[in-house]
Amino acid sequence: MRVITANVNGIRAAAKKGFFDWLKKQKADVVCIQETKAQEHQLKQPEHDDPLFYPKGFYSYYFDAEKKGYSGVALYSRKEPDKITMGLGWDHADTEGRYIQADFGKLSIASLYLPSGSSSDERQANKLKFMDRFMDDLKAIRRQRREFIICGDYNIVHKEIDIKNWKSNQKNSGCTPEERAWLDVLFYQVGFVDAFREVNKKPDQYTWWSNRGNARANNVGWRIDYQIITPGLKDKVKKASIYKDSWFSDHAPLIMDYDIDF
DNA sequence: CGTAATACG
Repeated sequence: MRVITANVNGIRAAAKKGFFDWLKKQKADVVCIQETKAQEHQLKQPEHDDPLFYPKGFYSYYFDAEKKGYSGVALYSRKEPDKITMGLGWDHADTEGRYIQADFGKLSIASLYLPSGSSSDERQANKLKFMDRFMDDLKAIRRQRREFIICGDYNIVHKEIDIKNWKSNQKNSGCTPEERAWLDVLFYQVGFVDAFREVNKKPDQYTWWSNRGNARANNVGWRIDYQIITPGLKDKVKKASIYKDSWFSDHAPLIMDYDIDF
């Protein structure tokens, strides 16, 4: 099966730039979207009344933030899920549209948008609070007898190999030792696996570039989008690719192939 | 500086 995760940086803007035309060609089974920056009713207004946002051949689910133009996740699936869960049962994740999960037999696939902390110290504190609470859920997930693929924008780089300017970003949100230690706990203590790194050990594999300067042209990037899997799926990871030429977002989609029937 | 509504990333 093929799972794609993509932070679209506004699904209406991405649609105008041809995101859905691109998606159609990708042979995805499940698509996890972050930062829709829309409420579902806005995708149904006459001027946007387009089956675009409900791509043909997919079951489509949106989980929006209460605040307009902000955050929001979505999930598209070729197969109808047994169950869809929106939110995590706590205010921050639920009012800001940050988590949606689809269950298929004993496999769950989720789309996560972890808060950014780059705009202020207050936002960073807010991000750390979310991470702390979310870690409890991740631990609970590991206690379930299910396999998980938690896709999304984690807004954190893990290692030096995951960012161009390692040294100069140690104090910047997304690359602080505290945040990277959180990923260490996730991978080395809780036991989740960074599916991309299972099959690709190369440097300069970024999924996000600042839109300031010529960051993208110079590949001055960060790898902050992941597919995090339970260890039972470790041997099922077949292939990973980052669609770094994505013209419809400041993030690059992460396309992963798994040896899983779907 | 872009997205989408005046903040947030």
